[in-house]
Amino acid sequence: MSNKVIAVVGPTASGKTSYAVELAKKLDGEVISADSRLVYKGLNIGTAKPTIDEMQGIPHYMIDVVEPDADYSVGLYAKEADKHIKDILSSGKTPIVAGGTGLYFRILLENYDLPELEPDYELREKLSKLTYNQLFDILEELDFDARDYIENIDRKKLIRYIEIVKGTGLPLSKARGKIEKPYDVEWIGLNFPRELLYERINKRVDIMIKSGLLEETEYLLQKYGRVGNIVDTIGYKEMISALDGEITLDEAVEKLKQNTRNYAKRQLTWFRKNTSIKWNCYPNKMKK
RNA sequence: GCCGCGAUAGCUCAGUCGGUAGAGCAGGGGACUGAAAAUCCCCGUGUCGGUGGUUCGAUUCCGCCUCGCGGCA
Repeated sequence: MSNKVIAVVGPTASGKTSYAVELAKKLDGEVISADSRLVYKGLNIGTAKPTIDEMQGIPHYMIDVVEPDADYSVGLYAKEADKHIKDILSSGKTPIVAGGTGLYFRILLENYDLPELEPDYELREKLSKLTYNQLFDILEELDFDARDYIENIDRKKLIRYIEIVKGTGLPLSKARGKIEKPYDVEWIGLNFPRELLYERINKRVDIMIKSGLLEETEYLLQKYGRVGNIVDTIGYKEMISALDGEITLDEAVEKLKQNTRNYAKRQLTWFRKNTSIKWNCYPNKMKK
C-alpha cells in the first residue's frame, strides 16, 4: 500500500480549494481539509468553505464535523483526519490534505508527537483568572526548566503547559516529543506576490459581503449565541462589531480585509518554516 | 487678487527655545506540540515641499516660490 500523501498549503485566498480539487481529479484522490474553521457547521461564507459545486464530486473530509459551540482542538482533528488518510490509502486513492492551519498540518503530518493529554477545561477556566506572572510562577514551580523550551510565552500557552506538566506528571521536555509519521508527504505551497495576494483577499471579502456574510452572522448568533468559535473568527468578529453599532458596516469591511491580510502573513510565517514545501507562486497559471 | 493657516514616515500628526527627528495606525519579520482565523514577541532614515539668506551649523529663524485648506474681495 502506498503511503504517499499530498499536502496543499498556503495563505488564505491563494486558491487551495480549487487546486486540491483539480489535483484530486488528476490523481484519483480525495481531499482532507486542514482548516480550523471549516470543521464548524454553519460557518460557511465567512470561512470561504468550499461549496458542493466547488467540490465537483470529489469527497471532502474534516468539514462540518462539529457544531460551533463545541470544544474542538488539534488533537481531535489529527485523530480523525489520520483515519481518513489511512482509509483513502487503503482504498488505493491519494489523500490530498489541503488547508491553511499550520498547527493542524504540524500535528497531522510533521514529526511532532502530541502529548496524550486532553484539555482540562475546568483547570483552564481556573487558571485563566490568574495573571501572567502568577501563571509563570506556577509553571516554574512545577517544572523549572520549562522556560527553556518556550519562546515568547503567552498566557494561553502557559496554561496549556501547566496542564501538561500537571496532567502527565512529566516535565515539558519529556512530555512533548517527536515521532516519525508513517507517510511520504509531498508538500505543495500556493502563494502570490504579496500585493497580488492582498488584492485577492480584498476582492474575496467584497464577495463575502455580497453573498450575505452579515446575515449569516446574525443567524449564527441567534442560533448559538456568542460562542468563542464564532466571536473569535475573522469575518464574524467584524460583522458583530457592526451589528453592535460599534463601527459602521464599511468600517467593518475594511477591518475584515485588514485582519485577513494580517492573518495571511501569520500563515506564511508558519509555512516558510517548513522547508519541504515546494512553492508555486502563481497557482492560477497551473495547467491543471 | 488680498489676508490667515498648513506642507515632517505609506496615512494621521507630534517635535526640534538652531546641533539632520518620533508616536499611533498601516506595513514587515518571528514564535506557537490538544483554544491556533486564537494568542504572543520584535522592527521606525524619512531629499522634515522648493529655493535663496542669516549662521560654524537650518527641518527649525527670515525672504521668495509652489501646492493645499479656510476667509475676504
